[in-house]
Amino acid sequence: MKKFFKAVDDITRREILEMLKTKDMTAGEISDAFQISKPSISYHLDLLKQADLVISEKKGQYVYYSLNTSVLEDVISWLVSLKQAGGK
Amino acid sequence: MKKFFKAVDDITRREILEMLKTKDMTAGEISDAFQISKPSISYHLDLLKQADLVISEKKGQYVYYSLNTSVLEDVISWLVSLKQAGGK
DNA sequence: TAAATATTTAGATAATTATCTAATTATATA
DNA sequence: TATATAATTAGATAATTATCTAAATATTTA
Repeated sequence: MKKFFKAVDDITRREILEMLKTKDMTAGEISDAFQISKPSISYHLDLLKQADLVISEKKGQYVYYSLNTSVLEDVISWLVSLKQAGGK
Repeated sequence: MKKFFKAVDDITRREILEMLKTKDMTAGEISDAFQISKPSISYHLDLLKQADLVISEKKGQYVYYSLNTSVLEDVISWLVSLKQAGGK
């Protein structure tokens, strides 16, 4: 979960996740939504990938990014367990 | 949620939260569980407090820290909404 | 095949963060 | 009241991070 927490501790990366909620997008489309440079977005996408929060698939010259939600189970469980501890 | 994500993006702070799951503890007791200095723990406790994840209460010369789980609602909701988007 | 487009990699840098020691503040006790 | 204990604040520093520009790689198209 280490990498998950790092990945979501950044507003740009959280916004990328939000965008991917609606549809899969190419690196370029994602980049267009931000003011920061393409290499910076590439860097953010890499961190999201390392955290298994996104999957990338190359189609021709484009790279499509999509949400991977399987990691969320563990994190949600951890948070719920914290919450329940509070209500003891 | 900004401060929440920052707060939990650190192993020491996540461990502090884990410890507080079982019982309320003084700053000193928390500090004793780690190898790092008391001022560093104080710094981590402050970040947890800023994120509203802990509450502190002074009793005599001791400061007791306890878990505050109310913030978790929003975070869990956000994660669940991400998860559901994935299943579309 | 040459040029254009999409993306990532490399290398540099400013800002942020986690840590330390020393000093300070607040409380309790001899 | 002086000393000990608990905790935080101040100031410094090394490590990490997010960003940039320039260059490289891969693919498509003229």
